[in-house]
Amino acid sequence: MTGAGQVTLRDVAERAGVAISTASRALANPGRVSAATRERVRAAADELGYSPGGPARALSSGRTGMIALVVPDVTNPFYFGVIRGTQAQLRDRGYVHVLVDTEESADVEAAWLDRLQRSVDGAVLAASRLSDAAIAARASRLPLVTLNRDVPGVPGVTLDTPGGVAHALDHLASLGHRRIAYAGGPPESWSDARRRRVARARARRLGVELVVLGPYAPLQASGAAAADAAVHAAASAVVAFNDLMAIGILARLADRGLAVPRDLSVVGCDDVFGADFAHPPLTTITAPVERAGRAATSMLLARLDDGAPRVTGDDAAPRLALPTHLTIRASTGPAGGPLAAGAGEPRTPLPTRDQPNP
Amino acid sequence: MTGAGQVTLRDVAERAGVAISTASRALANPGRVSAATRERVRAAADELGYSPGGPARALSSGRTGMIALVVPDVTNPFYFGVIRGTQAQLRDRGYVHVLVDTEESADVEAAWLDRLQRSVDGAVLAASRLSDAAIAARASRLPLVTLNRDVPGVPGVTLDTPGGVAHALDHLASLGHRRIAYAGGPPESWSDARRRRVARARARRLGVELVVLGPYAPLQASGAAAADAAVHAAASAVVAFNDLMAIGILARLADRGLAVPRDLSVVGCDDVFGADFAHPPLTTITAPVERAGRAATSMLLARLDDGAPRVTGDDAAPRLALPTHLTIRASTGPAGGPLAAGAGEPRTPLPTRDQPNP
DNA sequence: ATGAAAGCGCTAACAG
DNA sequence: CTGTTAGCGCTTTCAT
Repeated sequence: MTGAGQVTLRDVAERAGVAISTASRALANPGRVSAATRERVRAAADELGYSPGGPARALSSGRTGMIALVVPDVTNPFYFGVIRGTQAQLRDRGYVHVLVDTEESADVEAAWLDRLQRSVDGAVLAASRLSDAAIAARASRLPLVTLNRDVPGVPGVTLDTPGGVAHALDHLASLGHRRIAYAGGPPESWSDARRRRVARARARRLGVELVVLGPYAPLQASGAAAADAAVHAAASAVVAFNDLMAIGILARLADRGLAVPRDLSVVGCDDVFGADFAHPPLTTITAPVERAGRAATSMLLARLDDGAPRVTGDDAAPRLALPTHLTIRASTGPAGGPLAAGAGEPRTPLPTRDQPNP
Repeated sequence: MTGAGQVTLRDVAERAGVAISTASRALANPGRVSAATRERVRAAADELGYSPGGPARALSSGRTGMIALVVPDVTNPFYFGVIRGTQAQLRDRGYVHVLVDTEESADVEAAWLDRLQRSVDGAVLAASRLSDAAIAARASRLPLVTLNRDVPGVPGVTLDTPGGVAHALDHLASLGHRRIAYAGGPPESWSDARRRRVARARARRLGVELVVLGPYAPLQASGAAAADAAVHAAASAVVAFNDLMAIGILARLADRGLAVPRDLSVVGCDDVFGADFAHPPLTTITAPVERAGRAATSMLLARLDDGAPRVTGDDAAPRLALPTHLTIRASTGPAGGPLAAGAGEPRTPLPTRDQPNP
């Protein structure tokens, strides 16, 4: 018997000798009952070990006290930063945190959003794979805030990683690199498209060649292919879509007996856990991921408090762009001479590990 | 207007020209209505974009379709694995995943458990900081499964990291180490107590000295203090409570100009993300963390299906112990000679970073 | 096979 | 300040 023994407001009211509604008030709006009743009810609740039931409360009040965080892949360290930031904010504000992994699939994402629509008060969509239209449509039913994605009419916060990519190219150019590779992420990624665009523009302005590689899955395992492609393209430096790939590139190069940064300079994006103690330590674009999670969450909660004027496309939806910065570590250095022919034969087959803990 | 425009079963029923109860059945028990009505209702639901409301369903059915995962610190990579495993399992089974971070506090943990008690169908408690009694009490109200914690009468899954620690000591002893340090984790940690106990026993049996250091917070930042303590204790090897600390130890030793494993061998626990590409790669006790998360979750879901006979302490609560193994990488090697006096002066002040993304 | 009706536990107007 | 009265949206008997 699951429901048995569950203490309800009714029990508390009975024990305190008041009406249910009074008990409700005593607990929720302590200011609207006499001090005496308040105490009596509180005592009764304590003695009975009463704890309000979420669903019932949600049903009658319309507020569930839950917020969903939707990410493409909980496995990716980047999203862990987002999870942390969101979790911290929600915890402090007394909200329950619902975590959804969409497995990088737009359909799965849409399905969950629809399913949760009436079960949560709002959602933070991190790096959504959905189309603008699909997001906008859902935003008209559920308060939404996007993270690293701009959709007209929908509030969101973005990390200025493209700006960081531009700086990375400046940095590399100043080190004498004339042929630089960009190892791209998933084709559906809005962020990747932005970075690629900026990289192209900056390279042109700097007068250096840019070779676009990929697309690759944003995983460590993709690093091997990216590294090989970069070497084959005769680039002297490579900027990867994210640190995971960059770390994979580092591993592959080491395996091929190529030295970083002597033979190839490597730059990552995000500065996730591990970037600083990789070997060599990774030059990367440090992004305030956790802060972004916090910001997106408070934006969402603020909306809710305002009575959630969520629909629409006319008024300017709040939008926040967080700055990033280039963190230079040992994986970047002066451009070296051309590689000796035949150098860098792989010593072992491609690594297959794409998860930290198999 | 939040509730406006929300499609309810009532709307669907109306459009399909049937009673609400019929619509409900058509959607939930397709077998108990005529094929005709079934289709009519389905069509209506589709056209209206109907999606059942969680709270209402929960209120009347008693099942919320949500499971909570309670962890001490979402920031710790170890729990990343747990989160992944849990998430994967819940997603596949159609459950909503609620994530709770207790900030390593027993009080916070208890409070959330009480609060969620009526809002979720069950919970997985990872590395709970609660007392056995507190856990047992809550388990009598909410189906619970523990992870890395044994409580009489409560089902759980544990990782045999202590066994791994014993193997690590064997390994170190075989390399000639005679004085080994164990850098302990949080005092409230059940896991740490187990590991310490096993380490002591094994050291005695092997005839080597064991120096217990700590307790330390299970963070990378604690590595510096642990490294200094190990060096001061004249140990030639150190086993850390987790990889985070071990990685911190590596960093501190590098900073002091000490070589690993020449001057000190280092062993971690868990084999989290980053252990393999740390410098040098970390010898560690590989634990199937993600699998543990999955196992705990399916154990919980199995209980729920059985009608959750949860209370009790008499019958044997299911318990699963997952094996671990020692993964030897470059951070361990033969015991070297005693350190030269005056060696290893720190070159920079203590590192302060304890989070990947500041 | 379908409809009517009774709640699930709580909040939110209304009266007093 | 407190009690009464309606529901919130859905599932579930119970009749029909």
